[in-house]
Amino acid sequence: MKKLVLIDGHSILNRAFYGVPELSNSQGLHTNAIYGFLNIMFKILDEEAADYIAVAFDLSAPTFRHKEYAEYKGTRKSMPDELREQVPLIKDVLSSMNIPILTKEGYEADDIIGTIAKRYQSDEVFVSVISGDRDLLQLSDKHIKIRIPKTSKGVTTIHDYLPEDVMDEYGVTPKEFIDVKALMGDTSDNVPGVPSIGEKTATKIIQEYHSIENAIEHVDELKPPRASKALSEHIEDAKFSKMLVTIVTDAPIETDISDMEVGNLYTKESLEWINKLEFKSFLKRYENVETEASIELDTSVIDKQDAWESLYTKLKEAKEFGISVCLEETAVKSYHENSLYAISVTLENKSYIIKDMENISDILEEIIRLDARKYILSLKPLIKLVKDMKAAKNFYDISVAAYLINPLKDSYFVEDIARDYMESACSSKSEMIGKAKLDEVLRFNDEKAINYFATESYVALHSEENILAKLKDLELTELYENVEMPLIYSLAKMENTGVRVDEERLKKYADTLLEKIAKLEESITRKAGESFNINSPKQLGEILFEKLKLSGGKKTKTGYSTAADVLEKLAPEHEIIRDILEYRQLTKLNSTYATGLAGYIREDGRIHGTFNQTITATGRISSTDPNLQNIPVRTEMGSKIRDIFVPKEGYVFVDADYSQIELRVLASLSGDEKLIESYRSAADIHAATAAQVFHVPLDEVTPELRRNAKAVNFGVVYGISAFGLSEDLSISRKEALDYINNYFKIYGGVKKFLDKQVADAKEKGYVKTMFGRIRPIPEIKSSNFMTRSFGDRVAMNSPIQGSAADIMKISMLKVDEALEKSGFDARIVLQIHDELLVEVKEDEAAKVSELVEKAMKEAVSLKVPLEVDAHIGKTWLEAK
DNA sequence: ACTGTCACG
DNA sequence: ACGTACGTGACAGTT
Repeated sequence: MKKLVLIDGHSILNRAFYGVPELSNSQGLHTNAIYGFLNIMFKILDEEAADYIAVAFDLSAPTFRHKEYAEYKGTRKSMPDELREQVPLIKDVLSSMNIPILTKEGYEADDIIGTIAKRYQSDEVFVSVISGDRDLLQLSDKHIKIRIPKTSKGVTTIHDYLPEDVMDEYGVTPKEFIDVKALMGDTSDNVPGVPSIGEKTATKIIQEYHSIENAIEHVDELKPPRASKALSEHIEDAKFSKMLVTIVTDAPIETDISDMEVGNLYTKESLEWINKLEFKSFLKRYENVETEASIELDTSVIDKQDAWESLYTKLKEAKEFGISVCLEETAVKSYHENSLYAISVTLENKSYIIKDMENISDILEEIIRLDARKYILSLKPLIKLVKDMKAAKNFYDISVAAYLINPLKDSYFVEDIARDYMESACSSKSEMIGKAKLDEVLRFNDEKAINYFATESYVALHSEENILAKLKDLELTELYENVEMPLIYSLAKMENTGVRVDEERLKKYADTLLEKIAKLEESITRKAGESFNINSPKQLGEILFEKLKLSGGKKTKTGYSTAADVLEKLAPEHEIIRDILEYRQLTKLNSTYATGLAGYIREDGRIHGTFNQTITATGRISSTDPNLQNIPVRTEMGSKIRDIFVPKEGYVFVDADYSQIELRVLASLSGDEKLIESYRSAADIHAATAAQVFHVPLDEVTPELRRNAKAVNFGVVYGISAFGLSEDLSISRKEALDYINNYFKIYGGVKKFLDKQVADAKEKGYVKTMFGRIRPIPEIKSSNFMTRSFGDRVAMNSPIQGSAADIMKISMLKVDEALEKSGFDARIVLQIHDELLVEVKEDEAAKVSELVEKAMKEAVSLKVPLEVDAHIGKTWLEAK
């Protein structure tokens, strides 16, 4: 038996649009509906093994069924722009897959589907109709299955309806289903129906009389009397509704089923679309497709000294080349052991893979000293291998450049750079070598591995021109050359240095935690009356809100919320709550910090995390493996973990942090005289704000008023909203709004500045920091209120957070430089957004503390002074 | 792979 | 009417 799949195009696209979260490609094109559509289609095709397929679309012209009431169609809600722009695209994508698109002047997609389905269904052909619209259930038949996809929690499940399923769910046959719908009406579809007859009554009537016509004949006998009266008064409405609901099954559509035969979906053209739309998850379906635009590589392996020497001669004369390194990923040795395995170099159009050379480290040292401009996708891993980083000159990091151009992307891998800056497709690492480790497959000269590794240096070299030109266009060159590029060296040094942890103390800390956790667990089990997994929000919710009947209010998508702020409010209701909150805190400390950090300690007794330069939207650095930027400090028990971070013997820490850098940045950026004046004179900025906003003398500011003012200051930095502030302070929205208005009345310059950011973002699509860093804000043009409001707040926050990030980066460079020049035995070990932790020889601590403080204060010059607090200590906790 | 929670600035 | 404060990353549980 053959299978025919018919898809209701607009309906599925609509479902996909609302079911898939916002998604867009790097050009800012919205793609979520197309993504969802293809997901559903692929899923259906995979499981059905369809022989025939077609997709039906409405045309915009009035349809036959509705033509006399054309204006009534016009009252339908118009499509959001984000969806509208995707409609022509999905048609192009389908065409590229050789899937026929069916439309017919004067008919809706429903009618086309109805006609085709009834025309071809037979003992030989089984039809599946894919739609989100339940009206199509009327088409269900012995050989026609209606399939309705439902996406919730990101998972798509499909509900199938054969006639018996319609009967089960609605108690009527598919044919009778028309009459039920017609009687009850459908406001969203502008079907009037009969007033006061709903689903229940309609079903009862049709179950008894089987059709509207028959019910009208027996209208006097109808029960309840209310329905009888309603129908008799609205006979025309009922008939009209039925006409609207009834799908045409004999439309004059010329088709030939052979045109719908499923051919090769995975054509070159459709691959181009998938690449253009940036649907990476679909790419594996195209594995066997030859990509025409793919890069042609001319590679050779260098594994002999004389071959290297002849290449070296060429490199010495070269003006520029691309380079990449491959590390040994497998053996985790002591941290400083060299783990370089291979080097890829592209000179003009020829790529060389240098590998299996005893002296590969020396080769690298020679290469980095060459005069040529050297382009690399990611410099940090290379530079970390080099003995004298300062000797490495003339490097251009391509991914950092791409990040400055668009910091919103989630990766800057070779395929991303090739797509965005070379207009050619190239395969990703996983497409080329799967899950294998590059060094391992390179070892036996695997062709794909060689090719992949060569593309890394090839793309670095050949994307350079476009990418640097784009940087220049956006006025980012200075930031790139003077801040981001040099910063790579500072970050590399910091990673190589690592931070020491006292393993013994860590162990003791973990034991203390485990003891307390065990006691709490016992207490919670006793108070709950049963043992359960406290870490499971689901089980915990059931215990608290069902078994113990606590007043569970706030719900999440999946169940009760058991977040700390919710539990906090429940604390007076049951003594178990305190225990749970403490249990949560301690298990977090144990799993993420005590146990978690222990696993990162290397043979040198230090943790060498990674500091990422191309992750955040605002320009901040991020920290991973482990995250050293979220080590606890706010609670007493938590802050104890900082006592295990220690300097090496004979050294101490200097911890230096900016005081309220973001508010100072705001004062400077906005030029608000009052705020600037506050910073020049006042010691306590929150108190000063309180005095101004609440009209009280500075010495009469109560802690309460100060707390409120502090919240307002935070709110301003985050992109203020009355709602957010009211939540934070547990006050009414009206009061919050009063605070905000008061604030803006006093600090008019701030208001003006924030408004300007939003206006700029709306006009240009991005905002900029003090040093020209760009943050694109695609959300600001959204037609969705919530998304757009988010865009507004981001427009206000990004220049502030981003400028502070710029300042810290410049500051790191200056501190680094000053330390180096001074010859002190000291180095930066951590950066935590507005804080630097420096390890220094004990007898130089005081001088270094002063030097760091000075370098940070003078890093940049703002309209207000920058203040830095620096402390010396034997542990991180002590130094803070 | 996603969700909820919670650690930081 | 809409329903949130901005920026991150890790872990445990669930799908």
